Amino acid sequence: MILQSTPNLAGLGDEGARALAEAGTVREYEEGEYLFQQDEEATGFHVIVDGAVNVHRFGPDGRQQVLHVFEGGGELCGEVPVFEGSTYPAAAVAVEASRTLYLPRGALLSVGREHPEVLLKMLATLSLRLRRFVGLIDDLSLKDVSARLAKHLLTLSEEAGSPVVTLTTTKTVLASRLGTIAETISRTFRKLQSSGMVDVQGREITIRDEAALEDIAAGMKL
Amino acid sequence: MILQSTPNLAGLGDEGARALAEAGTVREYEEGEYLFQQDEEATGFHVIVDGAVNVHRFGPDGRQQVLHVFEGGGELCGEVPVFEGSTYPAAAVAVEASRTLYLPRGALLSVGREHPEVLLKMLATLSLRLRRFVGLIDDLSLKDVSARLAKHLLTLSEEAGSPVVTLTTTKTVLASRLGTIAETISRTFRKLQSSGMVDVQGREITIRDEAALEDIAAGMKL
DNA sequence: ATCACGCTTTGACCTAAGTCAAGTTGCGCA
DNA sequence: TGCGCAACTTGACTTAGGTCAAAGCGTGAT
Repeated sequence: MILQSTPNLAGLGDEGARALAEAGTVREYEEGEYLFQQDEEATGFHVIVDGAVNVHRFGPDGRQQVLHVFEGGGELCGEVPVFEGSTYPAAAVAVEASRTLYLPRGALLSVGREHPEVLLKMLATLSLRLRRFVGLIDDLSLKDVSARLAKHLLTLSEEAGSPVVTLTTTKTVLASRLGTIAETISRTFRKLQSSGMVDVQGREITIRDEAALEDIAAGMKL
Repeated sequence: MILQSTPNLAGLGDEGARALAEAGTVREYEEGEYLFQQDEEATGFHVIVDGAVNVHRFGPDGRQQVLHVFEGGGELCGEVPVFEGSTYPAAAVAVEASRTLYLPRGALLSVGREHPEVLLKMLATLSLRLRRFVGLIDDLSLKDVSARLAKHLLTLSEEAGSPVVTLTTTKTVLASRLGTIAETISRTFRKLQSSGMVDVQGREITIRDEAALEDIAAGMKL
């Protein structure tokens, strides 16, 4: 059952899960289709079943800053207006064909009252998100692009458990995520490569000098 | 009673409030004293009773980015590790003599299970904080300093209900908050002043052309 | 095969904003 | 009353990184 497999909503009893599932509706999105736009009125939120969703904001000049990338199922998306305010703080777009379970606000609130552990799970989810945002704010205002890129590569490598990582997105999206643009990412990769820390072959990156990369991530000048 | 006066914890029944109050301890801080440091292990969180607290992160070069400024009582501080992880994501310092009620993690969790509405209040608080962070991220990565300053002034003016606002912090702290440094703030004020949008007399700012300031805040070039 | 379109790279250039250094102002306190 | 420190201002300089333009590269569709 879908809900049981999501770390954020698992653990509620059968009747709670059933109540939620009955209240929700499955929605399908094709690549490039928006789940919602920023500042749009919200009546509920999405649990991503499968696919991939990218949450971002647009600046006045059309540049965008990616806030989250949700890949694979189980993630929550658009939950802020369930608890506070009425509009989505950002826009969400499917970056590949995706399905979600859309749950109206009321369903979650009533289940939450019966099953406080669901609320605790949501609190943990939002807390983790705050922690990530603190990291992003810190990076954007205090670190340069090479530090952000180095950190990102180290994170990917740690997740993969291997010094060889394959980018799952285009470099343009990676740039947005790191708060910069494709050209700068390209140049930064070249600098890291020419100082021998990494080897770049298309979207496959090999980390050659992890220690040096950690120094860069910590703010050392390249 | 302190807890009842905090918007985030009000509404729990008498017995819940008493349980929390008994579990908590009042702490006093003098100006400049830290409530906690970033990455420090957390055993609970603070409800600010009075005073003012500034939450920030340090970059590798010693510059800092302010994440929140809590003035007056009722705000929660350091609640993320109650629900997720075990360390504080940022540091918090008293910017004037302050008192807080320190609540251990367990107290809130057990009261939360009995009174789900407390958890809903906390969810609203965290959601609001996420919304603010989205705004900050958006500003830092997509807007220039004049847009951030203009927006900040408009916000202050709206809060004050008057076109004349008085800065409550030093311009150095204001700079940190906007993700920049004092010199840049100084120059930006001068540009706004010389184009007649505001009048700056020390810490007293008079907004002379609100519409123009809104254009700047929206990204129009100065 | 090849066309076209989106991704990426590269170079030349420009601009916002940070650094450094030298004042200036203003306020608390002896 | 004036000392001294912190906040603030101003100017000259530097630099990271964004913009613009052009040229490769790859891949799927015709």
